[in-house]
Amino acid sequence: MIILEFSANVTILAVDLRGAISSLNGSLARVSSHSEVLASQIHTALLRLVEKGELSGAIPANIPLERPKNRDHGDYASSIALAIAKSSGRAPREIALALKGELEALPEVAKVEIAGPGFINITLDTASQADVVRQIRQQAEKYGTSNFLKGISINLEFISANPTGPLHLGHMRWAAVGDALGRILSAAGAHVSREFYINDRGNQMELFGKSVMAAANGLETPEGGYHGGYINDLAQQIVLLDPAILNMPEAQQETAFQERAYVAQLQEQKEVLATFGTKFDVWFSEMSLHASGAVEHGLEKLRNQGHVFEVDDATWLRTTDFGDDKDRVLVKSGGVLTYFSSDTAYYINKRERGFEVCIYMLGADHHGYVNRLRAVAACAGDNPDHNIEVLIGQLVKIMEGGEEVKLSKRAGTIITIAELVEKIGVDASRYTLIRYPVDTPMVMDVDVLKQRTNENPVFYVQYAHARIAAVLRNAADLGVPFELNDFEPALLSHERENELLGVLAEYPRIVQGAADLREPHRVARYLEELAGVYHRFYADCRVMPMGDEAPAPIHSARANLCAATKQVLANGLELLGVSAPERM
RNA sequence: GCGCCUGUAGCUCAGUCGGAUAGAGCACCCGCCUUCUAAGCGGGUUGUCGCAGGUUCGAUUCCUGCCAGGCGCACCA
Repeated sequence: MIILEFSANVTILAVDLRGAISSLNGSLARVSSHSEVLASQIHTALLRLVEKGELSGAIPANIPLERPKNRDHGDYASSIALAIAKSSGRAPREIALALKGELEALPEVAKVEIAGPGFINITLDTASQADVVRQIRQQAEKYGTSNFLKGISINLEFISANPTGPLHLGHMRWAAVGDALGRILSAAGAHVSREFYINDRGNQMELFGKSVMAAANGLETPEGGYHGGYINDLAQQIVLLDPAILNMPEAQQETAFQERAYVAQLQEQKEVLATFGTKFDVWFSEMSLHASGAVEHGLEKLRNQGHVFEVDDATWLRTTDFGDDKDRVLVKSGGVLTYFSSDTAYYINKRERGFEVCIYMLGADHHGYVNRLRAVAACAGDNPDHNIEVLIGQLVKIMEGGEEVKLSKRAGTIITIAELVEKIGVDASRYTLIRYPVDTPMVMDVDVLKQRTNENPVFYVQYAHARIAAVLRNAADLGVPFELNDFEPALLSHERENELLGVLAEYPRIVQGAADLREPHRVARYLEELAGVYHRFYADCRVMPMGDEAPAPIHSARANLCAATKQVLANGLELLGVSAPERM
C-alpha cells in the first residue's frame, strides 16, 4: 500500500520536474517558480531517504515551503521536518539534518541551515535565482499565466443590475473586482465568459416606463415610481428624438416609453462600464430568456429531476431538499412566473451552454440567495460544491467631507459610478475597490482618494513602473545595453537584488492563488510588495553609470532586472485593469 | 429567533495549507535629492490578534461557546 502511494507520487513528481527543466531551457511557457522546483526536490529527497531506509512513513504530496519574513532564514524555508516527525517516529532535527545533505547536493542551492526545532532554511545560488529575469523577459506579458485552470469553462456573472437607472456605488465593487477576477481566471488558463444579466422584465420595468412617461408629460411620478434627475433627462432625450411620441394613445405611449427608456438606460450603463474598463462577453436579457422558451425548458428539466410540486395552485421547487430554509415558488397561483423561475432557467441555460462552473458575485444584501441558488444547482442534478459558487461582497460605504454619504434611491441621492470616476479617476477607483478582500466591508474616502498621496497605494505601484521606465530611457541614452544577451545573472548578488529576485519569482504563484481562491486582492497586495522591494533596491543600488563612468556588465545586469520588474508590474496591473504609466 | 460576514497598532487594513521576533500605509518625531523620477528611501514609537475554553510539539490561523457591529430571512423585483 505504501509502495503504491509512493509510485503515485513519483509519477506526479516526474511531471513537475519536466516542467521545471523545460522552463530552465526557456523553451516552453510552462513556468516553475523556485518554490515549486524546490518543493518537488525536497519531495524527491524525502523519497530517497525512504529508499535508503533512513526514513519511514508517508510523505505528504504538498511540501510546506514559504518565503520567510526574516531575511536571516534564507530565501526559502520549510517546516517539513516538523510536519512528518511524528509519523516517521524521528526527531525533527534528525530529519532536517538528513535532508540538508540531500539538498546541498543540488546545484542551485548555495546553503542549507537548520534552525530552531527543525526548520530548514535554504539559500539559493545567485545565478540560478537570477535566472527568473531571463524567464520574465522571454515570456514578457505571458509571465504569470499558467495552465492551472486549463480545460475549465467558467461563467462569471456580476453586477446584473436593473436597467432602470444609472449604475451606482453598490455595483461598483463588483464592476472592479468581477472584471479583475475574470482577467485572473483567464490568466490561469480557464475559459471565461463574463456575463451581465439584465433584469429587464417585471413590475419594475413597467414602473420605470411609466415614470419616464409621466416626466415627459409633466405629470407626477406614479406611486412607488422612480425619481431623480436622470428620469427627466431620459424623458427629454426620448421626446427630443421623437416628439410625436406624446401624441400616441396612452397604452401605446406607455410601451414606447418603456422600450426607449430601457434601451437608452442600458446603453448608458454599457458606456459607463466601458469607461471604467469593465468588459462583458455576454449581456443576457431576462426577457430573452422567456422569449426563447428557456424558462419552460428549465421548468421541464426540474420536473424531470423530480423536485417540482404544486400547492395552492402554485408551482414550487423543493429547494429544502438541498439545504434551503424554505421551498420557492416558480409559478405564482395566478400563472405568473416568478423572478426565481428566471434565475433557475438562467442557471440551467448556463450549464447547457457548457459552463462547468457558474460563479455568481452578489452583494451582502443578497446573501440569502446563496442557499437557494445552490439548491437550484442540486435540483438540476448538479453538484452544488463544484458547479456553482456564490461570492458575497460586503457593502461599500463612502465618506466625503468626513461624513458618511447615505445612499437612498428614493431620495435620489445615489452616487453613480460615473460621478465617482469623474472625482477620483478610473485607476484609483478600481485599485481601491480591488485591494481589499470582498468579504470585508470597506470605506471609500473620496477626499483621500482624490489626493495623489501614498494613502493611495495605486500611485505607489504606478510610480515604481514609471520610475523604471525613466531608468530604461536613460539606459538607452547612455548606451547601456539591456538585452538578454547582455545579462550576466551571477552579478546580481546584492542583498536588495536578492530580495527583488525572490519577489519576482513569486508572481506566478500569486496569480494562481488569486485564481484558485477567487481573490483578486492578492494580486494588488503583491504588487505593493513588489513596488516596495523595487524602491528599496533603487535606493541602494545604482543602476546607471555615474558621470563619465563607462557602461559595465553590472549596469546591464541591473537594467535587465529593472526591465523584468517593469514587466511584472505591468502584467499585474493589467490583471487589475489599472494602467501602467511610462511617466508620472 | 435563525442564517451569513466582520472584530489584529491611535486610524484604515494585510496575514490560503497551523510555524521562528504578528506586518503595511496613514498619523507623530528625526535623517536622506552638488548625478537614475523625493509620488521615493532609512531610523524611532505603537499590540490582551474581541472574550473564554478545546485540539497539539506549536493557534491570529482549526473546533465549541459567549460578547459586539454589519447584513439577510416574500406567491417582491
